[in-house]
Amino acid sequence: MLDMKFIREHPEIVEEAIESKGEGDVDVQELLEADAAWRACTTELESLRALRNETSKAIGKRKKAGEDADDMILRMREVNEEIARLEGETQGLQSFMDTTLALIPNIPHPDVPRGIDEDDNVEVARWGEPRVFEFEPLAHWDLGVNLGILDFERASKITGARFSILRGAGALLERALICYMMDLHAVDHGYEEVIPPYLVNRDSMFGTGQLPKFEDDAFRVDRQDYFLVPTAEVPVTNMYRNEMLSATDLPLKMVAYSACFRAEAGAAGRDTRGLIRQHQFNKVELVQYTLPENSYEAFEDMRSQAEVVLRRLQLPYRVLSMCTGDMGFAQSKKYDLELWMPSYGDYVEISSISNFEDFQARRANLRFRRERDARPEFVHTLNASGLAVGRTTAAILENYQNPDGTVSVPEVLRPYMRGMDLIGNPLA
RNA sequence: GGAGGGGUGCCGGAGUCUGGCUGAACGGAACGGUCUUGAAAACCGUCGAGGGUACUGCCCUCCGUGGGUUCGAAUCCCACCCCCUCCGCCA
Repeated sequence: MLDMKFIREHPEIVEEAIESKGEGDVDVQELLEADAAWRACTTELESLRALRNETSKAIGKRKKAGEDADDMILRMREVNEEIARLEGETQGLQSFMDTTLALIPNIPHPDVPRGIDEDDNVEVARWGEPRVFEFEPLAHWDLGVNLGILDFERASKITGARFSILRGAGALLERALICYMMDLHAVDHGYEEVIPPYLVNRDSMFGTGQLPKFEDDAFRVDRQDYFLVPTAEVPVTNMYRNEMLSATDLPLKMVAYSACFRAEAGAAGRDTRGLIRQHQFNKVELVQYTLPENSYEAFEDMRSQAEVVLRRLQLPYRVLSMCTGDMGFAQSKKYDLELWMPSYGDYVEISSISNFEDFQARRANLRFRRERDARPEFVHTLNASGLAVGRTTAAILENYQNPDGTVSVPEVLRPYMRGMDLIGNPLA
């Protein structure tokens, strides 16, 4: 959410942002008119309320003195009619403004490449070389099924399409990745470890920007109006909603594991095989709250912290700077990390690193004070996948496969897998 | 799921029966000052947020949330949410 004052003073910047992000359905001029009308209305309303307050006190005094106050009461009844009328008008304008404000996207950082869609994203780094296979490599969905560690058929029986069962060494690998990532970020990178609720309320979904625009992408629990979290970003960024932090609390760094649930209403038909696009997947997520002046430094830190995971797993990847049209509603700047997936013959998104500046903080009312008497300011919030676990599992299966259909276990994961170095060991 | 109790400012806690002078007593914490070689103690003072504006001022709103009654509500009425205790159930 943007600050109404900012919009009032810089409507052209806001219009430019809406345009560059392809969110063409918001009329800034109309909003400005509503804002002006709201302020006029409010001023009038408040002066009438002041009159009523003052008169009511006078009435109290008269009554106490045993005097008659019927004339004043009668007059206030008339004033109240006018107040009610103005209140209705003010509320109407207010709710129009709230609705409109909630649909205005964040303003892209000046460094962000301008563009329409994913073709305009800019590659800013690349690490590792895609492996050249001396045999015909299998896709992870074939490999995993052959090894008996992935079971899609039974998952669709017990739930439905786009769910999967990990079993045996597959489940162990997934769990090892979660533990490895959590340890790395908690111990080496200084994040507090968190396991949040997987169901959140509507206010939380609004706070991080999933609502109102993207309600169709989430799973909702009918009886409570709760949502299954699409990412741990939602519960963790909302942890300090409506709270006042002090500057010494910042930066606040949390690494959270959660299962993630996405309906992906618009994605039917894409990536239908394997683990790439599931309704439920595991993710380790980094979240930071920072001082406004430090958020871009933290942003780069988080990018490199996510990269470390891929490097230690020896998985080739590249880094994209997302263009304005592809970066999302709430972000100011965003990188995507994509790792090499042999079955796709291409790079596949494994992490996205986002700086929201104060956009989420304003929605969720996340504030801090620099000094005891200083006025409250909004923190900056950031997050990064560190990483999406299911896709990492898929990439390990594919990139570490051997000609005999077994899969070597990356060095760093072996301690987390009871020393296992090969999945599907023919001797076992 | 059943039965009670409760949600007030940074914290604790009055006020709610008997609506007005209560944006809120009192205590604590914190901050500034006096005193002191320094500190403690004592004393004095400050001490919520958001918004409007004719803005070194004035005004409005907020006592869990949303409605209602009234000239006027923290206080009365209705609905909902959350927390605590006991019982039941349960990993």
